[in-house]
Amino acid sequence: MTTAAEISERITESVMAQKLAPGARLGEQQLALLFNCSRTMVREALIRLAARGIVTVSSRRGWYVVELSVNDAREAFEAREVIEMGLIRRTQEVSKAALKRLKNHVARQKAAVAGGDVGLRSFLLADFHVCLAECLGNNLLAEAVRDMTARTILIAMLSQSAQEAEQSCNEHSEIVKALENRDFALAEKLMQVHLGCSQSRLNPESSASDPLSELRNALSPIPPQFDRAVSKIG
Amino acid sequence: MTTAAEISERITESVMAQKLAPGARLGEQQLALLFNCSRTMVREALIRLAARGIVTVSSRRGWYVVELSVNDAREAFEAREVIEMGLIRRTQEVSKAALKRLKNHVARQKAAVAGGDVGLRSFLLADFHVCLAECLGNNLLAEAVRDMTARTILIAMLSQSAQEAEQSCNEHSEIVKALENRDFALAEKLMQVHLGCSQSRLNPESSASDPLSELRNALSPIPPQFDRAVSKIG
DNA sequence: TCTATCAATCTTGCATACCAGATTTGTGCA
DNA sequence: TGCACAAATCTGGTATGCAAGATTGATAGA
Repeated sequence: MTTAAEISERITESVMAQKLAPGARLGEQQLALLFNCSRTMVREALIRLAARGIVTVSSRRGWYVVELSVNDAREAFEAREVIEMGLIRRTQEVSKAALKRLKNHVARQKAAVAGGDVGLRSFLLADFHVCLAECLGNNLLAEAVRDMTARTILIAMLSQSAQEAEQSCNEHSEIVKALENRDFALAEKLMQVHLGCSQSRLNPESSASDPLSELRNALSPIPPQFDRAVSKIG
Repeated sequence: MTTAAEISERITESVMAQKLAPGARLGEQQLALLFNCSRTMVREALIRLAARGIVTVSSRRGWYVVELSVNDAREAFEAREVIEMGLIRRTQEVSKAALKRLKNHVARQKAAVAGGDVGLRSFLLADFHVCLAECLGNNLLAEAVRDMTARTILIAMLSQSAQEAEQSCNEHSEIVKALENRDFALAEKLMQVHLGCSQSRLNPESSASDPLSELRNALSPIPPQFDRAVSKIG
């Protein structure tokens, strides 16, 4: 058996690891089977996630990972900027223990980027922001950051290349360094740039407004050179 | 019958109207009877509210309106400062329609303060902050503000006198004026002072750390002069 | 009289059963 | 062949029932 808390945590983590795409179906019966529990538990988990803006339910059709509109995406990025920059701005010191924890986290990120586990990499790069909020002393805002970070990840067409991931990781490292040097103004500026980078990669014509985008993408014609390469394999 | 959304909304509103005190019991059966629905609906509403940090459940004992620790209170106030000041800070203009809505809201607050309905007054003074976040263009943060405002209201010993309510209302009015004059720096400063005022009224020895505080308070010895006055009445 | 133990009761935890809307599939008619 | 209609199926919506922990009150023994 699995508890509702575990189920919702697993789903959240999968979203942060980009293992669950926007629009992914989350059938109650399927999840109940998967987690070896009753639909009641699954429903409880999904209701919680809905309250946090991670999933939505379409009456008598099913539960789905949220698909954000362009405006939703803007709000999510703005929310993260407000919270994360605001938290840094009002920081006056960061404890030794917190700095150690942050450095440790960045090290794990580096390892994941080098290791090549895309899911773990995505999760850690997102989780860093939650960790930072906790280290800056506000668990309430850390929870808010978790939800909003999950939402920004759920914006279509935002998957990171290995190169981009490495840059993200470096930027995290720079932020921690600035905090260590008590240069909070720099840390705030670095965070702004860091968040701005993700946001700027946003495609205004993202999938949310186009219900066919997934199919369209999957069935798009294959460029000739790839076509031939595939033929060779087959 | 009543839906889960309606039930959770009613409870949230009651908290914001200070009609539900921290620690108030919310029995599933009682609520089901009150709202003329099944326990299932009540549970769904309570699960949502728990995810938003408004209520907690103690296993097989019952659901209760949250009682915040001193640290929780600090985090809630900090969170509101970060979000509400941050939102104002990054504002570049406020639409005519938004200004109209804000002025209208302040007018309703004034009426409630004059009218003497303490519940409505408390609700509107809190709801103004949600309304402001919406008017500044971020519904996601507006929802966060709603939850965090509810939490700050749930800090024991923070009930407003009529005089304090009037001052709050005036401060809201000043903030709207500053926004109208496009003096966003002033608006941000005013918001900081406004939020700081509530926070400064915080009693560090509040109830959350002392499970007996409610009883202690209720059963505290009556000063002689009041004692005699009561005797006269009786 | 005080205390310890047990039973009755209250309350949530969880699963299941059944209902109704949405979707898909199959069929017959034009 | 294409379309419309109907039946079957799938999915969540809701209520209910029973299990089990927590609390309270009663009772008996020291």
